[in-house]
Amino acid sequence: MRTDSTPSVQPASPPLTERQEARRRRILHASARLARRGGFDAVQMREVAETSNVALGTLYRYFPSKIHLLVATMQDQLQQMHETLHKRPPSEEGAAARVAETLMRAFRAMQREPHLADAMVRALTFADRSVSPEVDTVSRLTTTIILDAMGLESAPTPEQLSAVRVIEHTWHSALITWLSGRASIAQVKIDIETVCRLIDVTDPRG
Amino acid sequence: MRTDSTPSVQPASPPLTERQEARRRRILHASARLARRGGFDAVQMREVAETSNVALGTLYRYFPSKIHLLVATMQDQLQQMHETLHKRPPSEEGAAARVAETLMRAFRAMQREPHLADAMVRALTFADRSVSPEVDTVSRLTTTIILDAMGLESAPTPEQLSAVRVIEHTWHSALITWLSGRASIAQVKIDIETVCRLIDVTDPRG
DNA sequence: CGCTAACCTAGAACAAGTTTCAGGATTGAC
DNA sequence: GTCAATCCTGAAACTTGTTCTAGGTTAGCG
Repeated sequence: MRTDSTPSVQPASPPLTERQEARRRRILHASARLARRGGFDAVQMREVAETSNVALGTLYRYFPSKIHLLVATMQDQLQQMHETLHKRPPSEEGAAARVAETLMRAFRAMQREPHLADAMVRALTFADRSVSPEVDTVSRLTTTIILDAMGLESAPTPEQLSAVRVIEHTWHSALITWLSGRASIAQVKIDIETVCRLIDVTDPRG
Repeated sequence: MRTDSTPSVQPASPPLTERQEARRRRILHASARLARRGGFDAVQMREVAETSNVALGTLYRYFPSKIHLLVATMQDQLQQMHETLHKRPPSEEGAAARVAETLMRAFRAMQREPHLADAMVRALTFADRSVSPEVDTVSRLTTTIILDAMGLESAPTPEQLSAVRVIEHTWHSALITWLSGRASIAQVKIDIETVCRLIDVTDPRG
């Protein structure tokens, strides 16, 4: 597992020219804009293509499916969140509290744009094997964010990594129940706090 | 929340005639059969309709979308699992161990039919608000199974219910990572065991 | 029995994701 | 500057979930 704090997201396939990079940005921007408006269903490939001034075929050359596109959109947004967190790290006492606070911040960001959250999270959990590399990148980014929040002094133990994985599981699934209206904001908060207890349980000093 | 141990799954809308009940069964059977063969994508509405000798329109009258159909299929399968578990309850010492064992049994069942698992779990997590009641039924069934495994002497505390919710989150999300090939069987096992520790942490006697 | 409402069937039609193709534009190598 | 390879465009076609329509069937009821 990579542990750099600010990894370059794309594993560097053939480098893109400037115009290509610009196209890619336009597409991601259009995707996020449509998602913000109406969630997963509102991100329609034809419309993304038109909005970003790109032919449909080209859109599919850049992102081989709607799911790929939305997962890439999520990468993008996560990256931004990661940078924000670097500027204002959580200041609570105790690793568990810091992780909980970090996730709650992310959760509040999602509450501000529930439709965008819907599109990204649905894509993430619906992704099949063909999107594994991209989903994995998102997962690594999330892991990095959580580990950062823990502020470990040394490398995480396998136990701690397990705890982090479980926290990620809970995070994703709790988001889904919230997005589909089956859990309240308060309940998500409780779930996050509950699972964060695992951090103390697995603390090697405990 | 309902806590009956063997609830009638359908909240009893207008009762179905015998032929209608038979149609419903045929549909669910066809759905499971196709799912077993090729997972989510292999469950095609036209084919389900043909296989179960029902017109496409009728299929949609019984299950208003593919997601509804697959979630109902999951209800069906879970119900069977619940009955099996009643016959051979887990015998481990300690609530956490029993819950872990129960989930591992379910996991092994899924390993036997990974395609079916794929179809059901993908549907479950992709479901939007329009499927909330049905998804909730599945969720309640799962909760019941876990609480049964815990073998509590008295009613669960709110804390314990939180722990159970987190376990469910982990369960679903871990399944997804396994189904999409991003986690090994061993890793899912570890995640389940890790999250089950929360049961001990939240035990009021602890 | 005969009526009526609800239900079922076959099939067309529609929507959105994905694929394909012919031709024009860009780019990198020489 | 020219050429070949690659990329991009516009548009049509294909796939599968979903909706709609017109007509036949069934179930309950007087």
